[in-house]
Amino acid sequence: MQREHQKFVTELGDWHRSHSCGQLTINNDGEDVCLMGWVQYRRDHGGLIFVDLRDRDGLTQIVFSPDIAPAAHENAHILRSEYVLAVKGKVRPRPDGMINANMVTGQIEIVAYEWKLLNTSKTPPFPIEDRSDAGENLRLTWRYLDLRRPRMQANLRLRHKVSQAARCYLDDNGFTEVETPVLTKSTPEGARDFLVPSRLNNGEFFALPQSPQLFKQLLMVAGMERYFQIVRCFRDEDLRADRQPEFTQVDLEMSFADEEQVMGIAEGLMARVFKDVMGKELALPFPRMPWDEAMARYGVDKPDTRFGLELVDLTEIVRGSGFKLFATAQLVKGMKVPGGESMTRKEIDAFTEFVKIYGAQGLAWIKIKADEWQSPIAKFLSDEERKGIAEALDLQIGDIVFFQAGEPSMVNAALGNLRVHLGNHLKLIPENSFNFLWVTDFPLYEYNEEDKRYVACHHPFTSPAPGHMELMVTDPAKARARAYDMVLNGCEVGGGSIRIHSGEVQRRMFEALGFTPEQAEEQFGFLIQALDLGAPPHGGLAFGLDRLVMLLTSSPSIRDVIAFPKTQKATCLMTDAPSTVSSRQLRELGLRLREVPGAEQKKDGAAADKA
RNA sequence: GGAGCGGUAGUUAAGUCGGUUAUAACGCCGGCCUGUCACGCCGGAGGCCGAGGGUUCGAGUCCCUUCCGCUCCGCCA
Repeated sequence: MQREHQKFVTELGDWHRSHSCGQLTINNDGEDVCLMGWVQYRRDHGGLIFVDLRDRDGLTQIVFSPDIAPAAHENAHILRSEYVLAVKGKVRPRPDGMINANMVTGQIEIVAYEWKLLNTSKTPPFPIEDRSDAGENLRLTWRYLDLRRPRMQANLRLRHKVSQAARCYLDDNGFTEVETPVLTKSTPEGARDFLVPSRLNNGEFFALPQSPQLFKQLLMVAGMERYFQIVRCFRDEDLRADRQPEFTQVDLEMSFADEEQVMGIAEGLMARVFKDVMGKELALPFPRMPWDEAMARYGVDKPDTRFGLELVDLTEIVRGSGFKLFATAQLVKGMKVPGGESMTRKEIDAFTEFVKIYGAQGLAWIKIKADEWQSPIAKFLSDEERKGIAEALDLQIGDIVFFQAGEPSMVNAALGNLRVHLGNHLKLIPENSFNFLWVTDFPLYEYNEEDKRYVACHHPFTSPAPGHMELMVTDPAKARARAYDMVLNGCEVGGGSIRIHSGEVQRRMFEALGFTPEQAEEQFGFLIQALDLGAPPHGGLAFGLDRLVMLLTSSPSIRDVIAFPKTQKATCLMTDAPSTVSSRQLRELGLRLREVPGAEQKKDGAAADKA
């Protein structure tokens, strides 16, 4: 059909758009206008034909009338969804009773006197409208059509505004935007690198940066004093709703600054973004919470402080309990849900399944009834223990308490995540609220079971807390870092630290991480050398732009705020990347594949070689 | 590496205990229609039930393998 209609397609010629499709109101009554856009809906009455024309700004109703402009009406019946149209006509008020209150432009319509078909369109694989619930595979395959939807356009435009606000704010505060290499050196710490083979240096590889960390520190050594960049970062790890292999950071670094100054700049930046983009005033400064307290009260290092349900440590209260699980556990915690006594067995079973994800064996619970504690475990608890638990949790009749006992990391993960799950399930989270929180005093290290060694909790360039230098070697688990995360609604949106600016300290850090001096020199020699050449004290922070915009747009995934995201398997359904390359390309790079793709079938077996 | 959910017409979904010609809505095509606005009315076309194998007289439905999408655990300095 659209092929037949091709013959109606004409050039733009000297037509110029006078207004957008979201712009015209009753105030433009009588004006001659020219609109251009896509056909959203057509309503062909045989006589009158209505077309809702869409551009990035909105919808405007066009009327093709055989009485007023027969020439314009003659062929208008060919118009179909997503045809590209230019219309010249006159703005007029809609007749009495025909006003559409749901449309910004609903008081008026354009009577078409002349129009040009600029292009036809095949029937799109899914309708271009916000209420369309096309599957994600379709949306990603036809991404440019998905991006035509107003919702996605609004997301990208809001993202742009956030970037813009950040740029202006940082510029106002004396930061210089500096670009850093995308082809850089692979470093062993942290996430997996994306590697790029070097044609001019066969057998050697660049890595795409996991972040510009080292370069921004070197810019401080270079005397830039205040640097920022809105920069792509790459990490070859498994994806999540809030994790893509390439993502964007608003990255900044400051010389001669301590935590207070970095956090102050970061708060100011957020305030500017919220004011410019959301029209909201943020209360500064943001509340702060040491990491220990966050773990104790919320079980996670990024607490969602929009609702209660805090965790309470009961370990000591049940230390000598007849309930062996509690008595012997390294950590026992409880979480009270006020009014939760009405929960059904089915609900509780679902919560039990939920916590098993985090390694919990089960989920103990007690319903506080008027006359008894109803619970599978109540009979194991002494009166004294009951009293202690009741006091610690301030129990009231009608509550339910969930318990978790065992390995501290499991207990915290299970209850901490159950807390968030319950917050959603019980609708305890107020809509349109933005709760910022700084989490401070992070551990310097965490123990990595796989490698049997301590690894940097933040990154290996993070300065230990004052007085914790000795602990780096003597008791690494106790050492604290000068690191801070900015948490928004339970989501980590930013993180940073005061860096090590002494070559000597940096050498000790690598030593503590198990590097030999030779390894440290080989991997990070250029950094250590720079620190030895007059590096100023410095620190900084990076925001996850995608996550921030995801929260500001209430999107369920960062894919909805990235123009061309990857699938969970890190592929692009639109371009079919990644894909194989020619043997010639490989040869130039000095590479040979150990396994030849295509030997096993890539998709559906349709084109697969049966050999 | 692991757990879970999903894949049926262009789209979104229904499809019972394995049993006739696989439904519906929207979209699409044709016709009618001068005030609709997700127009309406009449008619029509449209299916590799993700793919491969198995069980069975018979498979969209049961079993196995596999591919794809999503959520999560591990992983993500």
